[in-house]
Amino acid sequence: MNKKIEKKEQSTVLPSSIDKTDLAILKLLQENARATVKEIAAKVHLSTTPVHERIKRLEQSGVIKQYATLVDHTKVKRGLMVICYVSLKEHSKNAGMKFIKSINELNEVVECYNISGEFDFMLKVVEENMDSYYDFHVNRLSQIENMGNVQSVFVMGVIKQTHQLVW
Amino acid sequence: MNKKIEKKEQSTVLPSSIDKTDLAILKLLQENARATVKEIAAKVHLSTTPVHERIKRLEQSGVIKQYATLVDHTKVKRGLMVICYVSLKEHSKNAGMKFIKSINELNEVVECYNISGEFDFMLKVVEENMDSYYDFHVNRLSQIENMGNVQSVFVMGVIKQTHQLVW
DNA sequence: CAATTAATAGAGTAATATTCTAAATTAATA
DNA sequence: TATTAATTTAGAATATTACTCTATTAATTG
Repeated sequence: MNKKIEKKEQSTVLPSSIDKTDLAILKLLQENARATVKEIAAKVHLSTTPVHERIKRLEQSGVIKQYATLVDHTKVKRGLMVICYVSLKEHSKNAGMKFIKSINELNEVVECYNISGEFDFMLKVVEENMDSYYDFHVNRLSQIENMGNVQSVFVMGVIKQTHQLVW
Repeated sequence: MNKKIEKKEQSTVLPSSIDKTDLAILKLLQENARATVKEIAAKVHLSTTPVHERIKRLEQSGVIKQYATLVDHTKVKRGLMVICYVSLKEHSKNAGMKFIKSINELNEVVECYNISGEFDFMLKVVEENMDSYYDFHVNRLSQIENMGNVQSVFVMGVIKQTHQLVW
């Protein structure tokens, strides 16, 4: 009586609700958020209705987080990218919350992660040039309450930059 | 006779072709690549025609690089993010090119930058969990020809993640 | 101040998204 | 294995949007 419960085929390794067709749709949408349902339907060999429904389901279930437009950094004066490591002086929950709030108010900080290792956070900062970065560093980042050490690593070249989580 | 050449109003600090209206449109599109021309037009107080034309111009001039769909990492089994520092053994142009080629073949590596400092490159790697990351590290990343030191920094939490270059 | 250029509004057409109904496929049950 | 139920899909119909064209307005220049 040790019969295994048979999962319905679908994709052997993926979260119940996301099947291979969904992944194929996601793959296409990742590359082009403005692909038409018609185009996608043709590529996944379905009619528009099921594709339309699947996309709506992916939106509502939160698999699709956002349809974003990606802008050329240099063409909007954000050609300088800096990776910034920071440690806090005090690590209480409250102090951390305050820091997070401050970071979210800085538009130049496009990413911020809590990390393992010597520093507490890693930031990705975009600026126009060294002058504006210096200004940001000295007059805004370092002015944040509870800020400890700050270490900057400059990005000299972009080798790869994608948002493909599904392939 | 020292009269300054009067730039036509527009925006005082931005590349000739991008004016404030363009920026307002970009701002909206950044947040939602699927916003309709009608919606955008209403928000920037114009009719659909000029908005449509401006968007097309932004696409063709390369200011808009891509309409991307952003997917929830955890929902597609990419819940682990690792920042990875690597140095090469040999730094000749040819060795560098080969390395870049290898990196581009690794789907798990979603970003790669040439950086200043002790290491040569910084990678952002997305994996399902520690097991799969270990496999990636040992069997794929470290197997790349000319690979020197590799140092992993684990992302314990996402504080901020945006693609807003215009605000 | 006239002439030229660029940008915009509004209307019309083409294409797409969305909805609805019915058919077909798949799964579950007796 | 037949039968029922549930799910998925296709195809048609409608609503919405994108895109194009023409005329008007505003701005710029000599």
